[in-house]
Amino acid sequence: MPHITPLELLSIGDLARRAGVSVPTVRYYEQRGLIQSSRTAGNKRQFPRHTLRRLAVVAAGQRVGLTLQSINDALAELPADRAPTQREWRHMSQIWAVTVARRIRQLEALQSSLDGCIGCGCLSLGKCTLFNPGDEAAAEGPGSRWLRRADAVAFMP
Amino acid sequence: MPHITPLELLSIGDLARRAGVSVPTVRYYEQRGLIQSSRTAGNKRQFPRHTLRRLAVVAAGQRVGLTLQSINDALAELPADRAPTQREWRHMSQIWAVTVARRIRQLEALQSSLDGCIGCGCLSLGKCTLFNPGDEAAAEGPGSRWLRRADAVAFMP
DNA sequence: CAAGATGCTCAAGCTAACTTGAGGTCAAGT
DNA sequence: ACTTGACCTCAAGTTAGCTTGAGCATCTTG
Repeated sequence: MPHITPLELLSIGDLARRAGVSVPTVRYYEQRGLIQSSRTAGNKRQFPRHTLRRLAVVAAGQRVGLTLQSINDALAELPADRAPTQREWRHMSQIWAVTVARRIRQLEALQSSLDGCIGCGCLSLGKCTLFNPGDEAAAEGPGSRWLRRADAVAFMP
Repeated sequence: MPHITPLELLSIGDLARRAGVSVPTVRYYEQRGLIQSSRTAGNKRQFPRHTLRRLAVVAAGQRVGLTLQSINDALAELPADRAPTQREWRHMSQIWAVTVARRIRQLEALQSSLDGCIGCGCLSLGKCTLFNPGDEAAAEGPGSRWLRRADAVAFMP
């Protein structure tokens, strides 16, 4: 079904299918600047094959918990028109790894709070670490607390 | 500043301040059914002191990455009018701990993918585990992939 | 007793990340 | 020629989790 064009260009439908996202999502990502396309004579989008990698990076970033904005910032450091060099790629992976590591530490702290609470029956407030994380600043913007936190952490190690 | 009433009732302002959320947020949570209040003669909300714990649980749930809906489900198992027993509390903590543990495992898998990619220079797609998580189903609903996933996982261990 | 702080309700707005719909175009097959 | 399936654009709708604003009531304090 996916046409193999001589120039390695993919239609939006094929790209979406192979990347596991919907067609409107692909258009949305393009509009957001995450990916780019050329057009056929008939005004249809054509995507270079390595767009698949960019979309995979987007999906990975989302699994990390990053916003599209942050992912875009990361992708901006990768070339839009060719495959990244190993050096470029390593740079990005390392930053993301740091973000993931940080998030894991947060969750581990939360988990030991929960474990502590299970055993201690500390229902009194005031002693319980779950109830007094200490690192939770009061005033932040709108949206999910979790996402805000994950986002704030990204790309500023 | 926080008035100590004989009946241990808090005004919305005091509650918000002590819980570290905004006043409209408290009203929003009440509207969502996460907390409850009585009213004074002058129609002002009065919250029992243990509402602080419920709000702390909400904050903890958000750090886990749960939606208010899921948190609400969890809170529904705790009594609205009194402090939870140790048994009730343990039940909830254990379920949440499972959720957190699962999420940590997911992030660890992602991290080892990233680590692998850093070293291997596998920019080819097709071999890289980062690009082929395998556990990432294609079609889901709207919203953040991450949140959807975290939510789907909650309370169905 | 007047003023400022605090609270109330209801409605509308906001961001993220998409989806859905309306109305029109293009290219291939019969 | 004509239909069908894949595309196109643009606008509006959706969900979550709040925030902001308007207009009015109620307290506490000097």
